[in-house]
Amino acid sequence: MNSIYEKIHQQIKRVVGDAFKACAKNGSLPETEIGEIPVEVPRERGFGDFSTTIVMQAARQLRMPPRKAAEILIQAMDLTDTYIEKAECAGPGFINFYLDRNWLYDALRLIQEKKERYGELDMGRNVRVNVEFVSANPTGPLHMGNARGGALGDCIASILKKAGYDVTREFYINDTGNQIEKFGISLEARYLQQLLGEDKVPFPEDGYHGEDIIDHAKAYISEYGDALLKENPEKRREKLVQYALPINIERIRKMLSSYGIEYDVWFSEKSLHESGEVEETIRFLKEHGYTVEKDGAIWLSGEKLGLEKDEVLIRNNGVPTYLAADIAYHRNKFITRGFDWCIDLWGADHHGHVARMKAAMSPFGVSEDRLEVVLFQLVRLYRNGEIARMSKRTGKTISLEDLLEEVGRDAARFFFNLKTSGSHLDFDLDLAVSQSSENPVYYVQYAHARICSLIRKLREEEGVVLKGTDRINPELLTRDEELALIRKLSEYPEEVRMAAKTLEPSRLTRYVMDVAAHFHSFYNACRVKGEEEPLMMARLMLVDSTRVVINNVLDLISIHAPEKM
RNA sequence: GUGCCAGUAGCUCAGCUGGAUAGAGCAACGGACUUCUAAUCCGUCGGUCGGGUGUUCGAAUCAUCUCUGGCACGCCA
Repeated sequence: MNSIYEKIHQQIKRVVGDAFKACAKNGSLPETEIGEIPVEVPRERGFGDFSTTIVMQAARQLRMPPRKAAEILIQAMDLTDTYIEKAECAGPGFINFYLDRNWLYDALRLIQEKKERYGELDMGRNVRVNVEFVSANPTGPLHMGNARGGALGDCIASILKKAGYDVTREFYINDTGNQIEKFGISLEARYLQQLLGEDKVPFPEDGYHGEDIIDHAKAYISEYGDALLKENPEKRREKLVQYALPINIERIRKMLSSYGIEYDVWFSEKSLHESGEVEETIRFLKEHGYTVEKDGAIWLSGEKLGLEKDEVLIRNNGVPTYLAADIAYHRNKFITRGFDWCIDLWGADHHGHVARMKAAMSPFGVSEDRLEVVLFQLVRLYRNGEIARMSKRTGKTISLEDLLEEVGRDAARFFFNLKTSGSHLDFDLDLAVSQSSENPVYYVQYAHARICSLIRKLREEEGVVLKGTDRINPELLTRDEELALIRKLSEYPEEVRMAAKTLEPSRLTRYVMDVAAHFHSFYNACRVKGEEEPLMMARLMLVDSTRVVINNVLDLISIHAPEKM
């Protein structure tokens, strides 16, 4: 068992299901086809620990008022061998379940038993899932969009892994096509400017204007001199790209690594062209009638795939579009490599691409639900209460590097996972560095440090260490603050399940803030050190369990859990 | 013009496969350190869920209309 919730849900479903059967048998309720029995946690504590709305949902089939059906059902319930102490009908027809406290004490024992594995689930059943994220153009530094996508994608991957999926993290390298072309032209212009004088060579208006391009040109010259002056332009650009591209990719890899992200696969777009997979993919689409030809180009048929319009796959100059390569890429993921499920993280400005991409998979027998696109809204940075666009230090657009330098990896990752991906994110730079209670990162980390300090002090000053679970009486924990904290800790596996289901890591950052809050309340209300041994030990068990949970969540989202602050 | 996303407390946001009296943090105000970390806690204040209509036992949640903001509609990626 991984979750006490799972166990309780099973108990309630069994009890309710059996009661329905018994009532149908003795005729007190009509025989009905009841579906999944919903189990929820009531909003108000006074309504018990768990509840179900099943009779309200089945009211029509039961042909009687929900409250009446609920009463009959409750009479027929057999509560032996469950945590359920009593069931009551309330409100318009809720059935509320009141549990005996043993479920909370068992939850605590479960945490101690599982420790760092507490929260692991098997809902993924080893389904192979590919999570592709960031995939930034390797033509320049990483920006805020990449930063949010990176934090989100990495955490989604971690959550799915925790939930039992077989996860591959992947970076798609756009190492060919128009952007690379432009990269080459920009490098060439800077190269020539360095050697011939800036005013002698015009810089293309739509080129990459960043300093890094000039740095590449300078570095190339100091290493290889001016030999490319005599080379023909095409060859010259190729050489420069060959030089600068691997450097940029390596920089991206290092940057993301220092951000806490390690990929399993770096997949080259160029390789899709070289292996003939792009060509093969288009041929397949053509042969199966998914393309049309017009204006000298080959188009993906919108009509055939239920899309608004046709999309160019091969331009009239014979060069495949990004879409063509992207279709080949996803075909490679699903067909060649056999992933069951693919998750792409895109900035919200790419939303128009979603329907196309999903539809384009159907000719290959890949159903739409196997491709999940998580769109995230863009980020606005705030400093001094105003929108910040420029880096303090360089005066240029703020890069991921600048952000990590200013606020650090922990704050960056935490803040980017604070809001649901679909909502706009205002990133307050001042708040992220402030060491105060308003800063949620510090709030959570402080709770962890406080716990570690408490445990350390007990050990060093009193020689007290946590005993084995079988020698502790968690039943001594009866105060509201203690029970509320245990209840919160017991929710963790359920939070992982929901985060995996909704692909929303923000659930976990909010959850861990909640855990910290409950701990701080407990800490202010109860003492550990100085209490009678049995109670002290029970509380130590609770405190250590809190440490385990906070540590597990922070570890899951790759944020440092300090032992001292 | 068409489509997608968003609109919930002064601010930033949860809640959205319909459920009980709509939540949290911050801000504001009032309290709590001779004690295991006050980077903390406790309390008070705060709402026409953008607006209208509909669906039904019940709507922040679903449908529809409308207003506002962001984005997308390239032989760009």
